[in-house]
Amino acid sequence: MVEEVSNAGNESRAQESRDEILQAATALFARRGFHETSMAEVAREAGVSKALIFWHFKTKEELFFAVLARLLEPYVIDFAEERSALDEKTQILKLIEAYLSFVRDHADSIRFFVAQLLRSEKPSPALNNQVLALYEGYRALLTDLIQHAQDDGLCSRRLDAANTAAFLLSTLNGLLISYLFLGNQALSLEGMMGMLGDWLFGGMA
Amino acid sequence: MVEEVSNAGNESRAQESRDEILQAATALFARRGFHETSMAEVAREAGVSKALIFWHFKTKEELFFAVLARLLEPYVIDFAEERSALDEKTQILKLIEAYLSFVRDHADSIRFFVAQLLRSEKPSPALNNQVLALYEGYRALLTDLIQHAQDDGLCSRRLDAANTAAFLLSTLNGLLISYLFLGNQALSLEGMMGMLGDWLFGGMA
DNA sequence: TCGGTTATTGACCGACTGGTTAGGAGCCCC
DNA sequence: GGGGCTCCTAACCAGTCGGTCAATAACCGA
Repeated sequence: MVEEVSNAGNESRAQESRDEILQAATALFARRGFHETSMAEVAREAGVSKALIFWHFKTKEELFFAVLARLLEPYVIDFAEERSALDEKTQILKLIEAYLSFVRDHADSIRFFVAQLLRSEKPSPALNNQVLALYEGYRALLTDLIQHAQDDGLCSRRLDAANTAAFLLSTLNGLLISYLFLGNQALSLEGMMGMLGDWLFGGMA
Repeated sequence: MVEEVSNAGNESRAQESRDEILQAATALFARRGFHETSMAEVAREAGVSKALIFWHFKTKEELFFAVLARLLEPYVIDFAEERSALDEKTQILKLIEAYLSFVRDHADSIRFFVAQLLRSEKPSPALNNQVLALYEGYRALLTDLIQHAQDDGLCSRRLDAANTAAFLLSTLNGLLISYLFLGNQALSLEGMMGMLGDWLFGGMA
């Protein structure tokens, strides 16, 4: 009902132009922001007419949310699949590492996305709920992992698993925005990651 | 520290109107965002003519940065004065607490401020440097406090003071934006603060 | 009282923007 | 070959907004 990516090899012409518009809009929004980017610019960048954009997306806002939704995609993981044969400690560390390298690789898009999410107005409830659901997924996964790690004696029992998971996520978000502000020379993601691991598993293993 | 509604002494008429404009703009920007707020609205809200705003501020952007700078003010503390007779552990905890209650009290303004700071374009170098300087100030203060706490055996030596300070600040930022997203019912600032303290001073005292 | 600087305004304008519309290719099925 | 979709466009429109300007009120020193 939403995305027919499956139309491999023979994407309908419309789908193609839609993608190009989305791509152009993503780049321009990220570079210049929502309001500073006019539909005419998006059209030019995408190599189509302005009216075509309005054929694909009823309003500028609709385009905006389509862009945001697209930006969100890479975050989505199959939580079930994530359960591997590795021990929990390693899984957690890998998760953290994956998050941080994702941050490093997509800093600009993320910066834009977070900024938009933080806006007082705008962020549609739908998108917000999507983000919340994602957050909850990660939190549940982490809670579970931490609990198992504790059961296996890999991690101190002193910490409450659920709270620890929330705290860990919050900390990762902190690293994210600190990184967005300061860049890597002022704030070493690796170093911070080390501290995180130390905190979680310190004195163990 | 800033508000002084009570026209203390003899603020020039211009200063008065300037303040009212700034106040109106701050509220509107925070509520509706920069682009959604027109100068006419600001003028109406402030009870002055639009032209007067342009007499005070050459452009809308100038008004914008004035608002941002004002928003930053409460963050600024006298770092020297902060050194009290309290032991370092207490000082650190108080600092954390102060930060978090500040977050709670000014969530809307902070949300707006952070969102603006995160924008790809715009954030003037001047403002950015101000923020960076502030960050450095806090970091230096914390580093120092942690070091002393370690010397006094209040805090584990396992942690490097400078890194710990950076990490602590980053974590606080994480709590900040997590709070902005989730609100207090999903994320207890107090609980998180407890975990922070536990991490810093766990096993001690 | 006067003259000049400071503070303030209503009226105006040009530029631009989101969105519309009427129409025209290309294509498929009958 | 013609009706009827999908896809796409140039031209246009209505409204808004940042910014200007000429005029003027309020204040202040002389």
